[in-house]
Amino acid sequence: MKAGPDIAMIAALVGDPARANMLTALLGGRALTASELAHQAGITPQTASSHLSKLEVGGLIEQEKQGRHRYYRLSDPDVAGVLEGLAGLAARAGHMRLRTGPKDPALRRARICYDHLAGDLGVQMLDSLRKQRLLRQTRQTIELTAEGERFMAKALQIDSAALAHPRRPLCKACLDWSERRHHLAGTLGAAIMARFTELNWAARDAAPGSRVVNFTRSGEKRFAALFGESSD
Amino acid sequence: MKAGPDIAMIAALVGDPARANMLTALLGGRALTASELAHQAGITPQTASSHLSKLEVGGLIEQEKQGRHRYYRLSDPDVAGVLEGLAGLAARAGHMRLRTGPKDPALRRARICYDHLAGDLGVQMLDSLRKQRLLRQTRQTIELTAEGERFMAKALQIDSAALAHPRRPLCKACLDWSERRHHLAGTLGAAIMARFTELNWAARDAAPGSRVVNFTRSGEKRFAALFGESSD
DNA sequence: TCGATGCTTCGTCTAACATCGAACTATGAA
DNA sequence: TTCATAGTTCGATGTTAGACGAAGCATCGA
Repeated sequence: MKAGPDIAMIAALVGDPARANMLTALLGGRALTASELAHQAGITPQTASSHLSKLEVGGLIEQEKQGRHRYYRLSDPDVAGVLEGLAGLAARAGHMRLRTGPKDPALRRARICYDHLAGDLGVQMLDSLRKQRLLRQTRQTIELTAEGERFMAKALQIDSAALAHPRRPLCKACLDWSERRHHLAGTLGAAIMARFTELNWAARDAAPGSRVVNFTRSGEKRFAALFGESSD
Repeated sequence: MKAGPDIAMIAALVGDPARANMLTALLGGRALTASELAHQAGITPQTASSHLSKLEVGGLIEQEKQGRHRYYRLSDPDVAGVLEGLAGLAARAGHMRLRTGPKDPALRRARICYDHLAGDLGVQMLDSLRKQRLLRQTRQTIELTAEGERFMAKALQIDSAALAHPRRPLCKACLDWSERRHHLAGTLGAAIMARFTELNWAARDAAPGSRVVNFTRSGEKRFAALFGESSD
């Protein structure tokens, strides 16, 4: 009677709080060790080991052995997309995690969403790019304008033509759970975030599993000069 | 420490097989009664009632009272999108439901994906539209060409300009779990499917919860004339 | 070779939750 | 009113799977 993919199996994998915590940590885009993930999820290593093997046979994560460490990462950007989608549904329904800590405001201001910038600043950047007509957005489908290509090359030394990828779009709208609006994903979004890091405008929070992005003082100024309210 | 949306809660809702069955049935886009959903999931009405209330407080489905019936539907196209995403992940990992029935081949050939055409024919249509240069697809972002607009108006009497929607894109690539390739979603995909039905080219299978789409003999011919292999 | 560290496997315990029978409410038909 | 149908609530039951302690491999450094 019932045919088709077993979505319950995959959803059940994500449905356990401990596993969801680990997956959320991996949404940071970094590969993390089993111990780090156990710590993130607040469980013992042996419990984490069990969870990780389940996630792996489920195809959600991949493993890479390196010495006596085992590094885990999300197996695919598609996985990240589904996780963000779930986060969007949860945020809309108002089901937020209860214990929001001191990092929460920082997380809302700027954070990594897999490999690109999210949070208040991420949304602000996409808004600004649109208002400056550097991007053309026709509801979820986004294109870089000719002017936008020049801007990327000049202001950020990003060769957008070189960012073509067989599986990922150049620009993509990604729903932001904290702002409930879109920010910029895709290879361009990732390249911009990488450039911010290279230029020392911003850095990932040191704590493993943290998705907070801290802007330096000068980085914040330069960001504002390019994407600030004034240029809206 | 951990902030953000509670994705585990939402995923756990989908993670129960009975609830996943109901949600999959609702992916058909029709509103179904509690009894029908119970039957679909193979559980008793009282169990279904419990599940349905959980899905409702979780924001995944909505309820509409009509006499002594209660009709349930997915609360949002976004929910459908996440469910399809989960199906994609499950299909890729090879986790298919075991008991595949006689309907399975029909389901793979043509089925409803929320409100648009999926399966072999759905993928074939998107391929053909692309090869005829009626759509321009730059990886996941799809646009209708000027020629495509004329085609829609002439061949299917669809005014694509009238399909603009504040929340949904006109064209969207949706991953097809049976073909593991994309088919056409978005308001245009929905409008085309609706037109197929109006023209009696195809009809939804009568059984409640079924997602099978049956093409009529003449409908199949006309579909092939527009999107068939020959026109590739 | 030895110990320390990272991770896994095994066994057991426990708590959560899906399930159903029975009883109750609400709507519609006669 | 009375009966039938649709659906819910309650309580009892049973299974599942998540948790950790203890022990076992594997890898690194000395």
